Amino acid sequence: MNPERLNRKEFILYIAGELFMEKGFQATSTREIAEKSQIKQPNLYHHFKTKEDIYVAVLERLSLQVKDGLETIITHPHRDLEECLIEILTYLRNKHPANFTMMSHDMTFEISNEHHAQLYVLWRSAYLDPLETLFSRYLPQPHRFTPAELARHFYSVIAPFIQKDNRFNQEVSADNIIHLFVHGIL
Amino acid sequence: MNPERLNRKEFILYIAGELFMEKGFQATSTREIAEKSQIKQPNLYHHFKTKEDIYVAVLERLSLQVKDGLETIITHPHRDLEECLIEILTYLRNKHPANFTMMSHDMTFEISNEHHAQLYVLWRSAYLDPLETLFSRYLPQPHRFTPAELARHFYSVIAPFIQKDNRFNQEVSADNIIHLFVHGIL
DNA sequence: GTCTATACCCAGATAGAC
DNA sequence: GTCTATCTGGGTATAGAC
Repeated sequence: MNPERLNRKEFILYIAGELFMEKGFQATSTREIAEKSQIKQPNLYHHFKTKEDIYVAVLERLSLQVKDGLETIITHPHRDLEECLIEILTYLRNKHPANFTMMSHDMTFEISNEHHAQLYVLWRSAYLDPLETLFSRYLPQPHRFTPAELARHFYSVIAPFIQKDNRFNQEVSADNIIHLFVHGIL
Repeated sequence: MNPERLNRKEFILYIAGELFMEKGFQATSTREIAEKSQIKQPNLYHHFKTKEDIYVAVLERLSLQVKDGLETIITHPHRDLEECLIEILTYLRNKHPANFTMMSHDMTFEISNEHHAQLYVLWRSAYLDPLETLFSRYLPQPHRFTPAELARHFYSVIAPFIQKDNRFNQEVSADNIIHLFVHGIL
């Protein structure tokens, strides 16, 4: 538990996070994580039990940041729901390290069942809960959909616009995207 | 080119299609495709040059079916846009073999660049073009979004409701999903 | 066209010295 | 805590007989 070890471990997590978010879980090898962290590959296994454990630790860090970011936004006063959603989307586009679709694919398909529950708790508390709170506050009850359903729908809609490499969608303005979400296509 | 060979090849494609759509490209091994096709693994390479070639051939078949299905639907007369979209969604939920999100992840991240252009042509003609036609027909011009953007957006919205294993979204009715798409969350 | 045998590669993980 | 050396296992693909 000495600070030396914490720093090294933190550094590995930082590097691994960049790689996982950019290339996905499978395509990121422990050798590459090690190399970029300036250690030898077997040394990773002194700090983490498995590659999946590294991934989970990365998402733990990321979740804390996102949870904090979103909660700060929804705590601030806004004119209306739409304005608040625009701010959330802008925050995620700027600060979120990568590729929503990649991340959720990895969490769903590349990670073993043993870690699913754990990852789901992170995802829920950082991404879903803040949006649910927001929808409960602004939307009338009863509503055709639950706040939870709307929160998931929100991420379906914005996900393509957060992929860094998506040549089609990147230039669409946050205002337009949120308009689509709130008012539909008409 | 004798019929014997065509049949065997068709059978392999059918099996491979089921596996690729259920488990994804990476998680499907050539060994498993071969085993389920009741041949030995190296024999696949008599019929196809690489594993990716099998995948592309599978998507070619699938695209033809989907293109046909969607074009039939949009050719029939409908009361309005919403009714037509409900029919499209219902068709895809019933007939589409799997997991939209998996499929688009694989096409984007698991397939080499050499095949991307080819896959994109398939995707465009089978999935996007029919929707674009529909939107151009029903929506006023000019519009906040192009028909092409709306077509892509449509698949973002419906994708989670086509995943067979998604315990949250599966029970939501097609009417409600399309309502969300057309009118937004209010 | 199908087989057996196997090459080849790259991954994650472990053993054990220092 | 970090290293070198290595194990183990899986994957795609090829060679060559039948």
